[in-house]
Order: sequence, then structure tokens, then C-alpha cells
Amino acid sequence: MTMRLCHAIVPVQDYDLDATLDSGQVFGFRATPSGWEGSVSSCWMRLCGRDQSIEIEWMGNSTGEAVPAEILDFLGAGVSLGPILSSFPQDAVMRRAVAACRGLRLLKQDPWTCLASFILSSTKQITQIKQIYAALCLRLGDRLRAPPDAEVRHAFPLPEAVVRAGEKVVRECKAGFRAAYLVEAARRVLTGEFRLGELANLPIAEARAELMNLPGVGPKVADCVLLFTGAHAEAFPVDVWIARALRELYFQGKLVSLDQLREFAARHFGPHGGYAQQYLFHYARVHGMPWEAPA
DNA sequence: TACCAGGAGAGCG
DNA sequence: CGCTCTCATGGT
Repeated sequence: MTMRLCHAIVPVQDYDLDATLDSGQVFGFRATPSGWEGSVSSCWMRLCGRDQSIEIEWMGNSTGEAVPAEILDFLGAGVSLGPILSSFPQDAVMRRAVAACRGLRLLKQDPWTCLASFILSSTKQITQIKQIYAALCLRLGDRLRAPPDAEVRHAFPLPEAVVRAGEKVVRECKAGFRAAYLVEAARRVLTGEFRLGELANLPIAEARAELMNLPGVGPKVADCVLLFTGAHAEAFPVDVWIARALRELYFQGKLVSLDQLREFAARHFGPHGGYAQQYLFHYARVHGMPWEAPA
């Protein structure tokens, strides 16, 4: 059976697709002249953000078929942003961060891809993480069904492929000291020793502790996985950018420890703390630090 | 060139 | 505990 390129336009509100795909939560999407190309669960897609909609292309069996549920779920196209933004603390900092990029979204990622991505992210710039990610896809990932002009042609490798490849090959994809971590994490996921699917069912503290038993997973990476897979909306990853921003904006630049910052964040940012964090991260990254209060 | 990157682990006092 | 050092590599 021959696959065909399908096309749909999905209406959305308050959805800045460009900012969302370029916000450091996903590393497998590439901006091409035809739109953003990437994949979810071996399903190739190409996305274009319009004013009140997202244009979606994918490979289907027949014309006129519905957009695959995995893609809609990944995008969170039906999620209303209003109540989330309203739940943020009404301080000057958050108002500025939201005003700077209304429409920034959190995506709902595949747990294994997300875990692997953030194990690879440690002490790496976003551009480098994308390079490692792309190298692993090319070397070890399944071939995607994609149109002839597609630039993204491979899925992120499954745990089995990573285990089979081994540390040496993963290192050749520029993963460095993270290679051993990734292979061991893949092995535990593959054997069922670690159950990624259970994280959403556990209380956040337990889910976090489980993740931190994996090699290469500390507090920050654990929170990224909890947040970016949609398992726990209050997870608040504290990286170097967020740490700088919180110290600058809420602690007069004082040397507050990471643990203290996490504790403060859990109290201050509410049930959608992870969303608040993403707005702060984006603002800090785009505007640079320190950011001065408006006159 | 020097510094730093969406950190984590191990060793130290 | 909390601090420091190391890990691998490349962007800016």
C-alpha cells in the first residue's frame, strides 16, 4: 500500500508554534523552508504556525483522513492557555514574561524520547543537543515514512537500538560522558526494570525519586521529564538560566542554593509551575540576563 | 583564545 | 550535609 501526504488545518488559540518548537523542550524539530519537520512515535510530520491555526502535514493512507491522535496529543491543540496563565502569581516578573511571548506552549512528549533527550542535555547548549539528537537519529533511528522532499527522515532511536549500539557508538554521536548514562537508562527501560509509563500515576515526589535512580538523571533532568511528558504540571526544572533569573528577580541577586530555589518555586508558582518556568526560561534566554525592570 | 553550556556523580571535610 | 572537581565537546 502506498502512503500519501495528508494535510489539515487545525484551529488553535494563543498558540505560538515557532516559539514553542524553538524553546528548548524538544530537540528533534528542524525548521525547513516548508515548515517544522519532526516526528512522534514513528509518525513523520511537518507543521506551520498560522494566525489562528496550525497547518499539519503527515503520511496517511488516504486523503481526507483525520489528523493522527498522536500529533494532536503532542501539540495539545485543544488545551486552553487562559486558565493556565491566570494561575500564575500576579507579580511584575510573570506579567512581563507572559507579555513577551503569549502563546508559548508546553508539548506532550513521548517519555523515552524525552528522558533520553534530557540525559543528553546535561552541560550542553541547545544547538549541541540538537546535533547529538540528530546524529543518533541518523545512525540508529528507524526510517520514517516521509515525502521525497523531507529533510527529517529518521525517528529517535528506541531503547532497544541504543542498547544494541552500545556506549562506543553513542559516543561517536558526540554524546561524550553522557553515552554510558543513556545506554544504561535504555537498558532499564527496555527490560522493564524502569517503568516510564507509571510516572504520571505516582505522586510527584515519588516519580521524581524513581527517575533520579537512573544514571545521569538528577533533579533538573527529572523535572524536565515529569513536565515535558505531561506527567506532572507543577514540576519546575531549575537550570542555570532559571537559577540566574530567580536569584536576580526574586532574591536581589543573592547566592541562593539550587535546593532553596526549587523550594521557593514549588511554593510560589502554583499548580502550573512548569508552564511558569517555561515562560521565565524563554524570557531569560531571549532577553538575556540581567533583565531590567521597565521604567 | 577563553569561557560556558537547559548537570550529575563522586570525593572531600 | 555542602562544597569542589571532573566528565566531553563544540558554540560563541
